[in-house]
Amino acid sequence: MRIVAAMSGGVDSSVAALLLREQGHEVVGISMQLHDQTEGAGPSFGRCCALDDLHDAKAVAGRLGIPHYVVNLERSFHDGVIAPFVRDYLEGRTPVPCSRCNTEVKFQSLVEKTRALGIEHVATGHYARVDRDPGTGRCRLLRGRDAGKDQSYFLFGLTQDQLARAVFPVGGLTKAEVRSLAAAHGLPNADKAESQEICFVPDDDYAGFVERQSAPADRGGPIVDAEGREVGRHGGVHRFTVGQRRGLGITSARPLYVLAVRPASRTVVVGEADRLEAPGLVAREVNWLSIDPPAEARRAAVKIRYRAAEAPATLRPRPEGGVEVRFDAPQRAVTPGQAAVFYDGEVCLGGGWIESALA
RNA sequence: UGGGGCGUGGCCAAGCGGUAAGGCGCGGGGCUUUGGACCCCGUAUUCGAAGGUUCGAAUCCUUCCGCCCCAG
Repeated sequence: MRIVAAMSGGVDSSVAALLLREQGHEVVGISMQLHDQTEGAGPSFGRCCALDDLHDAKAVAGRLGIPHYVVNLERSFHDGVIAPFVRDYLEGRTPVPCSRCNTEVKFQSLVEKTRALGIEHVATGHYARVDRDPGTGRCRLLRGRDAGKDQSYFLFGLTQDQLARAVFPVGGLTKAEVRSLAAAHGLPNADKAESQEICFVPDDDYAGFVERQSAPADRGGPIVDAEGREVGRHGGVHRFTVGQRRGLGITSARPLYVLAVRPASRTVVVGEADRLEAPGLVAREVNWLSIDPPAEARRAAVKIRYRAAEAPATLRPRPEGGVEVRFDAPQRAVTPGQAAVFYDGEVCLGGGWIESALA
């Protein structure tokens, strides 16, 4: 089978390409040009498409003896990832750009591009697996076998069609196995560090990024406590996220956290840790990936952010759309804009975007 | 110059006779394909100054210095 291997220059996608090659597939390595990093002219480059990463990807492709191309998907990345990212922050939400990048860019635009080459399958280095429901024949998204690296959270938004075209060669491996494979095959990036920051905000100054990407404006507003008393001022709601502790600039006897962000009045609400607990949430744009949309309430384990422990909960479809999630035990810092992803054992059922926390 | 209150690390602040909590901030480390989240470690030999009482004081006494409030 002919398969496009999306190659970031990192170990995971490199080993993914390696495995496909060993399985006898015809592999075409493709790196995506996603964002022009030269704007800052600084010494640091992001992870998505920095020159050294491109170099690594090309080197690995050479090592594997597969062709390697670079496709420019800046337009798609801007419209599908960066613009929503900026909008989310300005509207008081905390976005998950990696999720949108998967659905909008990797499994949408990239597939459209490579279809011209007659290739329908796209492989990535994600730690996730796909199988078929023995009953319905439907594709299901499963967690990666390495529980510590499972990345199904970022893939909840894929369509059934996209999932059918997706190949995750390292999904059945552990990170350690991936690294040792890379080393055993002499891949030049075998010891490369894990990526971390948002790839298009290499200096980690995402607030500055949001400001540069949007029209100049007075964004300041009040910081108030739970009773509505003003306790300070801030420079823009995009600088805050629910659960945030640092950077408030307010002194108090006990730690203060951001409880809510209200963009309409540019208000940031702060309070003590116990006020962060929420019994549930409302999710919108819910995507049922591995099962048909349930008509009745059902149980699931819910992750409300990538590195959160999943919480047992009851899901109820709402007549007006979306899903209401009620946790068995209150969860800390339910944050609008983050994804709520539903699991049943190994199966990622789907998920949606958190609209609000239940009181 | 009548009355009252207060001076603890860069900031907020607990302690009120037993040998300096905590938070913010800062520094370092960890985790990590999202989020200034989360997790560790570090950060005052010293409590406005000087004396005194005491086995022992930031805590009691005296004086001085500096703030704040109410009254002239």
